Amino acid sequence: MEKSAYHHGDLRSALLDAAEDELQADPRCSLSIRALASKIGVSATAPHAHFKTKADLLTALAIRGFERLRDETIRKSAETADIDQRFIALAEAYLEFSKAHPGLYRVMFLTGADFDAYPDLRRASLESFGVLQDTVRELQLSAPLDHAQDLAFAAWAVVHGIASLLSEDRVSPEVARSREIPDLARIAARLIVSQKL
Amino acid sequence: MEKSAYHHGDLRSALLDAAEDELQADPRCSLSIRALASKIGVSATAPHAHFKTKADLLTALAIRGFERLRDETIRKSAETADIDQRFIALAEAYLEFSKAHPGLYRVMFLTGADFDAYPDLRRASLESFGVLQDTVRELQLSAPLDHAQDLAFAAWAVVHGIASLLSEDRVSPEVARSREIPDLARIAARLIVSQKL
DNA sequence: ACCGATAACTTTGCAACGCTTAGATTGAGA
DNA sequence: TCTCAATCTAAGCGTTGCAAAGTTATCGGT
Repeated sequence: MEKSAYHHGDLRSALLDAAEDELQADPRCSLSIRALASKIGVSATAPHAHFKTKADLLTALAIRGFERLRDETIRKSAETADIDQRFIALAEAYLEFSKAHPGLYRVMFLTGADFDAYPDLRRASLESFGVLQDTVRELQLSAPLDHAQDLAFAAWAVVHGIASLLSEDRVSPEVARSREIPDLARIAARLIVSQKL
Repeated sequence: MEKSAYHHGDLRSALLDAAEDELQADPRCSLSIRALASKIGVSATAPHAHFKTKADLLTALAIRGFERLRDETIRKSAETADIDQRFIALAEAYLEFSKAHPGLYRVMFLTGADFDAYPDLRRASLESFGVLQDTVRELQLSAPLDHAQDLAFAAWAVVHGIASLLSEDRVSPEVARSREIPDLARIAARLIVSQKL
């Protein structure tokens, strides 16, 4: 990878990694291209060869996040065969992701990036939603299809809502106290699964 | 109010108003203190007499938003006596607010402001949540209290989740298509209200 | 009515930022 | 080997948030 002192070799990945490190250290930090470059050891303007604008970098980071979220939800929900349990596992994976990577989660949903301007971002986002959608559809095989779509959207909304409010510490201490992820996932699941009948 | 050419008179309010205008024109815009000052007609650093940092200004703006959200949800839900309808009205008001003021809504939930650093912001936020909480508690009088709290949180999460995903255009066109606010509010309400039994 | 204290505002200036341009360095393919 | 495109550096522009020092108006006490 390290091809010379002049050419970094894989600056693009290094930038995304460094950005993720910084977000992990301070989830609310406003990433600075210059700071990332300095940390890596290249000049301040080197990143622009790989990302034309800062929005491009943030978008690439968000895409990475969505792909990881998709993979982790798939992996977690594949561990069990029972469809109800699989939905709960999905919710757990989503909540765990938002808790483990609050900075990245912020970038994924708060970049302000226009989906129309970044079709790849839209695709990555919809793919991670698709995992949830498929599971809910399976939960809901007997119901009319449009209702299933409503329910999939509602399921996403409730899980995303919980994750957002919690990861930003936006709830009162009494609500957040003693709320472990499995409990929260069960709260979400109870709303959705009870709709099966 | 206009006491002289030198002293603006009510620069603090003028800044918040100008910021809101800018957010209304471009919900994703990154507000600039200097731009606001220039628009109002004062020097670039005049705002610092009223807001020590930009975060202070954004926080004041967010507090304003939470107070308006609280007032509007109260007003809307007071229009009917039926408790189920009142919850639906609440959800509608929340969704309408996020749709009508997407920029302000962004600031309210994405400023990255630390609640610990801004207790007034926490208070304003919890007050607007309190409206929802009270209504759900009423919906839920017969159930054990802790379950009611879970449900109130779930209700907030689902409404907030829907509002966030929609106001940022984060859903596929097929999901978002022909989704009017009353429909969305009913989707949310169906999840919560059915839990009464 | 005067007059200091104080708040509000201007001017000046600094450091950091995103981004552009021009030029240097390198490695890969013809 | 030569060429060229990709990658990086260097220099610089405009904007930003913010601090410091000075100016102006307002207000409360005498």
